[in-house]
Amino acid sequence: MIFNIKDVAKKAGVSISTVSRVVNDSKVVKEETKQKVLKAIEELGYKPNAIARSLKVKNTKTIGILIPDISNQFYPEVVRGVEDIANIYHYTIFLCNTDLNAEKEMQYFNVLTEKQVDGLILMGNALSEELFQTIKKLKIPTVLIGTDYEDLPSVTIDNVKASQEMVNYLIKKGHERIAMITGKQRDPVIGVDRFEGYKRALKEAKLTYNEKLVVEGGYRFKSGYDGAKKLLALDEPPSAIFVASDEMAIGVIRAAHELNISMPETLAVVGFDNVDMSGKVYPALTTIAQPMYEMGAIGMRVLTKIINDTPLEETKICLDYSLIERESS
Amino acid sequence: MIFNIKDVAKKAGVSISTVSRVVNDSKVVKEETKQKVLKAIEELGYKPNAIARSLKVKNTKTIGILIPDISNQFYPEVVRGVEDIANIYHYTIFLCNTDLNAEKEMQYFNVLTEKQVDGLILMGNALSEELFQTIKKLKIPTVLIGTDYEDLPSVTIDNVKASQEMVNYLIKKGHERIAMITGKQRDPVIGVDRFEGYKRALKEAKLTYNEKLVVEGGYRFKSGYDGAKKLLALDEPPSAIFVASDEMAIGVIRAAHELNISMPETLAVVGFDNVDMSGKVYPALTTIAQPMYEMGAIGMRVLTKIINDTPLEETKICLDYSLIERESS
DNA sequence: TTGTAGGCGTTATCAA
DNA sequence: TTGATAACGCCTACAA
Repeated sequence: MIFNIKDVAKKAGVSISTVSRVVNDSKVVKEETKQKVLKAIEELGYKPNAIARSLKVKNTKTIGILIPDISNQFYPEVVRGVEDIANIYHYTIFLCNTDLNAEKEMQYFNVLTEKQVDGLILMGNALSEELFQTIKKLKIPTVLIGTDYEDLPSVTIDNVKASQEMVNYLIKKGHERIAMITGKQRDPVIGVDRFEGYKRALKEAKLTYNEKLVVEGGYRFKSGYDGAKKLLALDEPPSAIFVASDEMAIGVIRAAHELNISMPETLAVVGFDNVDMSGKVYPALTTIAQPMYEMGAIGMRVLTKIINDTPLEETKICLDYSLIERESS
Repeated sequence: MIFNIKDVAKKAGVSISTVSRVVNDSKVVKEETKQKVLKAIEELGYKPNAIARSLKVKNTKTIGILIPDISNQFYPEVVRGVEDIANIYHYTIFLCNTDLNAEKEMQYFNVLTEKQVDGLILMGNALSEELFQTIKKLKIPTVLIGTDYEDLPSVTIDNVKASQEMVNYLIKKGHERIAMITGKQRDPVIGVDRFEGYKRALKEAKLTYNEKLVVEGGYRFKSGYDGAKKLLALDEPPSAIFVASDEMAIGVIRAAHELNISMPETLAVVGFDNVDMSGKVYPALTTIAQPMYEMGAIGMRVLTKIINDTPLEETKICLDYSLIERESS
């Protein structure tokens, strides 16, 4: 049996409003009646219906998070960050996997929006113009994590600069034949920004850019593995590979192991992200640490501010990254 | 501006009931009026309010999933499984991290329940008696994944049998000093069942159980790493280690690498779970494959059945596992 | 300090 | 085929 506020009111011999008051603990209700009501609530095992409440108060205390794929290494950590903060502010989160598919993304957006989420967190890079326009029109509080688009609030790191720094590090170590395995070209972050950093570093160091040393990967292990096999089969193989994501970099390490190439002696490999596994593989991976958990946590914090109309000092947040030197370089 | 059904009705010059009918595409409405309404909906950009709808129809098309920690390797894959199926059946999922903390679990349960989720998926092993009782009392559709408890529907694998098989495999390979790194003793699955399988295998093979060869881990990398260091420092170190989870096993591999112990020649290490990383590390890990995605998918499918009062052929589903032999053994 | 009543946006029953 | 209207469970003026 499931009871509602009316049942409680009857049982306690008071009006509905009084029950509502004690549930939302308003200060006005007399201690004595409060106790009566509490007792009735206890006895009936009454739980307020948040749906009914939401209909009235026009917020649901829920937010939606759209990510490409939770089973991809990078996301769980940031989702954890947003969930922890969400929890603190009493939000609960809807999780949706979009697979970087604009259609699926739009469809999820519609569902979430009909379910009246108070806000949205978007990750990945399939942010279509259609979705963007709809967000603007509906004015639904939104923050982007890990990407950036137009004037939407976002929390990111400077991918170009970080990549440049990483390649610089390699150069300082004496490497001259530095290869890169990039993300997909249409990917603004992994495919474009990180590649851009690579080119800039070479340029600054006056090393000539050699397109044979660049292979387009994706973001998964397999493409790193394949890319490495290709690179390592070159007549003049690279002495270092900068890989646009850790997951791919772990594929590179795997390939090098198979070819019996010692790391870092004859091949240095460095990644990007600082995914949990990167410190656990052998050799542990040198990488750029994206503060994933913090990105999630800060993103969520920003979102609560937007939801509550708290003015933001800055709408585009760029977090610090750091180069973590481990064994692979 | 956000419009409701009334606005649409006015704009289309019909009653709200008619609008409701076309939204839920009832067959009775005349094609002509339907078009009028559709046009109004289009022009206003009307989106039905699912909250209001839920209040009336008494279901929310949302389910909650309680897991220990999404940033732990094991869960994302199964969450993905449930989400995919949930999506097919038009459910959206609330994700909650309980950290194996009964209090947090209970608190999330209450929130989800107040938000009127149609069902619940529970993972991890902190299912407290209190939670169990509440689930029973409220009769909220629930399925357990990866664990089992009383008469609640569940989808699992036979952990005892799988572990036994794994240790047997080691024995057949000629190992006699087989160590184990278990989960926490209070963990019914990783700590108890998998340990039980280990003991049974030894017994059947008439190998004497040596408590020095057993160390209690947790479920994380670090405890595997530490456990291995301890085991490998023994006067007579084991020739094989059965590790109760892949994440810990990867820690063992790491430790062995550091000690310059070659795998599988002087040390075989085998894990349990077949987490994504297990095939990517070097040497690739021999392990028991839990069908994680399927466990999620099937669990969700069962849940939809329970929600719709479809009778279930079986309430305790035990899935097949398989031993994947790779390089580490 | 408490109660009455209207309304949140839908759906569904019943007439028309 | 359509339209009034009463719920759904709660919150919140406003009145008492």
